[in-house]
Amino acid sequence: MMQVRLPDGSVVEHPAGTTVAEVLQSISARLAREAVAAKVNGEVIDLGTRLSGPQVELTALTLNDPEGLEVARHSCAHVMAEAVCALWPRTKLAYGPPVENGFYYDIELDHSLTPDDFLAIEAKMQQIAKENRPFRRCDMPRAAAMEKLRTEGNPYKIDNAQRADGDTLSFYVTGEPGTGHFEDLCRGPHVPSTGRIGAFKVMQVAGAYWHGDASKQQLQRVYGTTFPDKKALKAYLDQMEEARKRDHRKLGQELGLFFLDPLVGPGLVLWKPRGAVVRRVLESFILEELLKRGYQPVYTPQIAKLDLYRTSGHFPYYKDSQYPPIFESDIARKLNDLWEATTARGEADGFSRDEKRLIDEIGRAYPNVGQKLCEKKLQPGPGMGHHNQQVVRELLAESDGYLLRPMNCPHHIRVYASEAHSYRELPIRIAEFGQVYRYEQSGELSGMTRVRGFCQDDAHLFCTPDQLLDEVAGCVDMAKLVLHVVGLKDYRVRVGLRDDSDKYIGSAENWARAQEAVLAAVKSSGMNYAVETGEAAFYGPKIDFIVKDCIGREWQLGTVQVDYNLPERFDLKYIGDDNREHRPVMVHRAPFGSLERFIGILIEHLAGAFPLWLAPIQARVCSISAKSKEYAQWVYDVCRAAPLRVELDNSDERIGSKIRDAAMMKIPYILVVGEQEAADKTVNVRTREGKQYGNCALPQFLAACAVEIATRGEAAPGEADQTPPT
RNA sequence: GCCACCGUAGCUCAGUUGGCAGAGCAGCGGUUUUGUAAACCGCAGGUCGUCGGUUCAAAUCCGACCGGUGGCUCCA
Repeated sequence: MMQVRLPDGSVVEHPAGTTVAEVLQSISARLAREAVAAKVNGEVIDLGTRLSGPQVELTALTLNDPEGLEVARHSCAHVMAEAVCALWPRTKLAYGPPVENGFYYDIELDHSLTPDDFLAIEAKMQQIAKENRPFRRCDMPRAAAMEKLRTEGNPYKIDNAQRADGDTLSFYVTGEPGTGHFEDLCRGPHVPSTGRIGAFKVMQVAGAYWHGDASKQQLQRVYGTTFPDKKALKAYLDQMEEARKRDHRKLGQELGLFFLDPLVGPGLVLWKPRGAVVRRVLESFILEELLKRGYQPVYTPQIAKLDLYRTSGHFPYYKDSQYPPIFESDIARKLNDLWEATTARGEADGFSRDEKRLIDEIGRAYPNVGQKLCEKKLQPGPGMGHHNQQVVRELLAESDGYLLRPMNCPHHIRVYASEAHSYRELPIRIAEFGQVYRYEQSGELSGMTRVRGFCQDDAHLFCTPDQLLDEVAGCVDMAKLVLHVVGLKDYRVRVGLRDDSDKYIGSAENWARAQEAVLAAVKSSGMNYAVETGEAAFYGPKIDFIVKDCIGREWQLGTVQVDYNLPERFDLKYIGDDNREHRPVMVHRAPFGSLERFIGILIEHLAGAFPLWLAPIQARVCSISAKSKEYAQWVYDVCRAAPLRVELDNSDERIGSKIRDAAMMKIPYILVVGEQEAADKTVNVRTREGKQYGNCALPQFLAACAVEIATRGEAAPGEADQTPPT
């Protein structure tokens, strides 16, 4: 006999080979009816699985268990696939897993699915669900299964099978095997029958590359979701709709914070006066922190000679995501092309076709430059790459192109290098709200969260290897501080290390040291973090702070990066206590990341209702009638001089309308003033949420605001509560 | 960059099978003088994203481009 231990600790006995469903039936008919799968010894399995072993731990899973729902979503993906195949028999199925909040199925189909098709798909799915056919698992020896798949000729399934582990492959038939019912290669597990997949909906369709590889064929990814019942599905859809109301693009428009103008260019943010206030206040806040922590603000240009980025390695490696360089002359452009061609060849033997063509073109159009190329001995031979690049760079120095800066670090490095440094000065922390430009792919642009021009609250720290850990820890601390101050609590920390791809610069030793430092710092910070390889910057590993937007997409905000490589590329030095030259280590860090992205996320987090210290307009004075206009004007003047960011509504509208307008603009305090307030020199305070504080002498209101602003709302959150008893 | 969808007044959106371009809000002018989330009347406002094509006739059908949205890929 086999002992089956249940979650409540009780044990039931059954002969080995009893199915999960039979065990559940013996315990409770209701449990057997509601279960969609089970967890046995920690593994989620079908209800039809036969149990074995002297002892098993068994937990039934229903649609209300997250793991049960995940099984149902996976099964729902099968049902959707069957529906699509029934409607478009040419469909080739690729891959259909459950994901957070639903599932998808990648398919190859010459007909592009549109939202109009969703109804037909759902109708077919309903029919399949109604038929309530069983999901039957069929295990086959690998060889036979592969043979079967080859006969069927679906390359994606063959590929999936080749990637699967084990000697047997499993198929799931929804219905009876051999009767033409839908069948799919799948590891399972699944719900017992197609009637058990809950309340579902086909959500959207999108392109997706096979294996996520942009060079491979693009498939159609059909997204769907399912919930335990219609009510839960509706609740989810309502919640999604509610979340979209917080979208920073929508609120940015409604609250007049910022806009993007096609005439200016995609991904280029224009901050309107109200959005500019939020940014300016946040900048002031961070600037104050920087000064407290010994940072030295600088100003540097937003453009620089291309050669600066040849040295740093940004160019041409990230050429595709930079605005094209600006060349003052044709010869500069041609020489740069030649440099790129030479760089592309590397140390290989023989001029490439591009090199030959360019040398020829330059020789013909600019004989004197061509002659110089000869004199300085541009070489076709192997191992001459570096020499050739230097030859071209020397000639380019006379008339180089300019690049809109994609990063601030090269400029800050030049600031550091502009004078000699002693170890006594270190660490040197150079800070700047640095505007950068990156030519992001058009499909990536998104409101303020992914843009082509943005401002980083950037700084570069130059320190000795001994100081590195403390400096990194200090940066991590500051990144945590900014999130705390604005109340962004829901974030995760990612440690990005390198993988073995060739996109990274610098030596293995440098990388090892840098990664060690990053890991040590993050460990000592006591934060939860996830290490992800392949997520490092090209010059070094990093610690990123990541948050989600209103529709669940993740965005990197703050970042701290350790860099041994750029100091080497720029040959940075300091004089040590041994009177010899040493190489400093760099830390790149930006606690906000970019002001654009940070504020975009912040708008969503706050649903546009900024706390008093950040609110673009902190109060609006609303007069009740023409009789109180003059007093309202006086209140407004006093508030503005306080200073408070205040507006005056002296229109002829009714007070209800004025309050509605102010509340919809999410102005924290609405000061209602009528004849009564004018008589006793008070303001009647109410909040955008509708809370009424009653009458209050104006100086008292202003004093309360000053406290709330100075403490950034932490002293008495949202309460200007100094309302005197009246 | 790729796939799909969308683009009508400052904003949010209607616009049937191709047949004179509409509403609400905002704006402007009046009337109203108001007590805590929308007073009333009137006026004005649009090359229907752009360019090309089909047609007697295009906001509507077709194509290209521009811009936006969702996803994929990318993200120093």
